[in-house]
Amino acid sequence: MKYNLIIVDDHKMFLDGLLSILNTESNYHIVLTAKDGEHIVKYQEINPNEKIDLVITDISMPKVDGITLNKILKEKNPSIKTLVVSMHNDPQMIDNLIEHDVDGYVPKNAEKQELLLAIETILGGKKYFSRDIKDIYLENKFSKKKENTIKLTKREIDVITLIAQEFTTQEIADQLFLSKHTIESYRKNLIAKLSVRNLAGLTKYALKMGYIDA
Amino acid sequence: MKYNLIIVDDHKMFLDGLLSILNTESNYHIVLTAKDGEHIVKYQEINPNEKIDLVITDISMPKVDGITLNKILKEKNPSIKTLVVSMHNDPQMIDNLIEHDVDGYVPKNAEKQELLLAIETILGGKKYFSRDIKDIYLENKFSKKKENTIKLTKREIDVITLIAQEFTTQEIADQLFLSKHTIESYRKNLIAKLSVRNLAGLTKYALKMGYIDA
DNA sequence: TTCACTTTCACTGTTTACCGTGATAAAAAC
DNA sequence: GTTTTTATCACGGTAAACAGTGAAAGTGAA
Repeated sequence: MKYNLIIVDDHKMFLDGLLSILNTESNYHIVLTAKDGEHIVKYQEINPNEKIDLVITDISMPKVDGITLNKILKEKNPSIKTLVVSMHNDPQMIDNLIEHDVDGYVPKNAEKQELLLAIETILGGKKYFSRDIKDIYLENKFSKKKENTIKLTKREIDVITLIAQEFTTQEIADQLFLSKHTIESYRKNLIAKLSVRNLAGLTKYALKMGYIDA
Repeated sequence: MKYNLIIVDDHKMFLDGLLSILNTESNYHIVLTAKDGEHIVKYQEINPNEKIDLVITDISMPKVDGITLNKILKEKNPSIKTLVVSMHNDPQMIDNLIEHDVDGYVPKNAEKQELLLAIETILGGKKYFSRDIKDIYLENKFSKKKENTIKLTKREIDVITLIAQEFTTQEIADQLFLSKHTIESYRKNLIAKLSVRNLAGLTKYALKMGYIDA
């Protein structure tokens, strides 16, 4: 009995590479490949009963990113496993992966053997995270306790993002259909929470966190 | 007669992918693959007379990056062609590639067909740059003329730097031993000159220009 | 089902930023 | 040697940001 796999990656060449690696393995059947997560979500909607064992996916993709894809797929079919393959290895992303209950992670510079091992491990019901990733994760957990207890809520992120885009309080209120007073509250809280003094500080924070582009 | 190719990429999986794509093409012979540029440079030193037609390389790699590799290889043997394959597409990098006389560029999300076309074109003696890249390059050249004529004076830079550091007008005036009115003038001129709306815009500009650290 | 957090809103001040308009002396460019 | 740019300062008005305080409804987890 073959396992059914789906591969998602917006880098076509990489996709071709994965395909040719997996095609040499006789017990894997590639059901579908796509260049973004949206295709996969639609495919699942159309074929709800098709057995899918594993989705191999990149993280940064247009439309539906890897983590969102993982979430959507598992909501509808919790037996689907997901293996993330990416070249990024920043601690926050890894944190994010683990929080979202991804089944495994292999960096893009891994050997072919490691990829196959990861797939086998995950299909066997276990999780697979490459050694490097575990190290980064742990190191981060220890150093994070001190600095980064600051967590912004969704709304706060909405507001700080718009502030950093040079909108005034009134304009932000209009865009979010909220009272001007509400936005002023948020700005005030953000300034206190982030220990900054004014718009300049908020803007720098938004940039640092990647809420806006340079 | 086969063409001799070398492939360099620190992402092993991607390397495997390229290999499997090129192995189906009978007229290309993969002489060597490596995960960084250093290997290739050493190989050339040891085998100076081996005919190499094309080096396919990533840009960001450990030890010797793609652009440096291109330079070193062509110094010793100008007939070697180089094709860069990367997922980055920021204007500065493209500028860099063209200045360093790379023979072609294909993004990593390109189709297999485009890769093969690029290889054929380059081996035929021409250069190949993917359409997207040309667009980005041109757009950058045009937009730069307008933006980059903006030159801030020393004093203006002093002021915008302090603004981005979250100081108020009065504080900046004190630090620079100037009148509060003077600083207000500068802020006003900066906002007009840089076509921004407020402190947030000034802060982003200061960051972009490297006047302050993130 | 509490309890904490989030989201939303309101009022009242004070301070600062933003805008227009303009002036003067010195330095730099033409 | 005149013109342009730079650096400096001034005033008055409006709009916005900043600060303190408080409060109510909804979410969600312990």
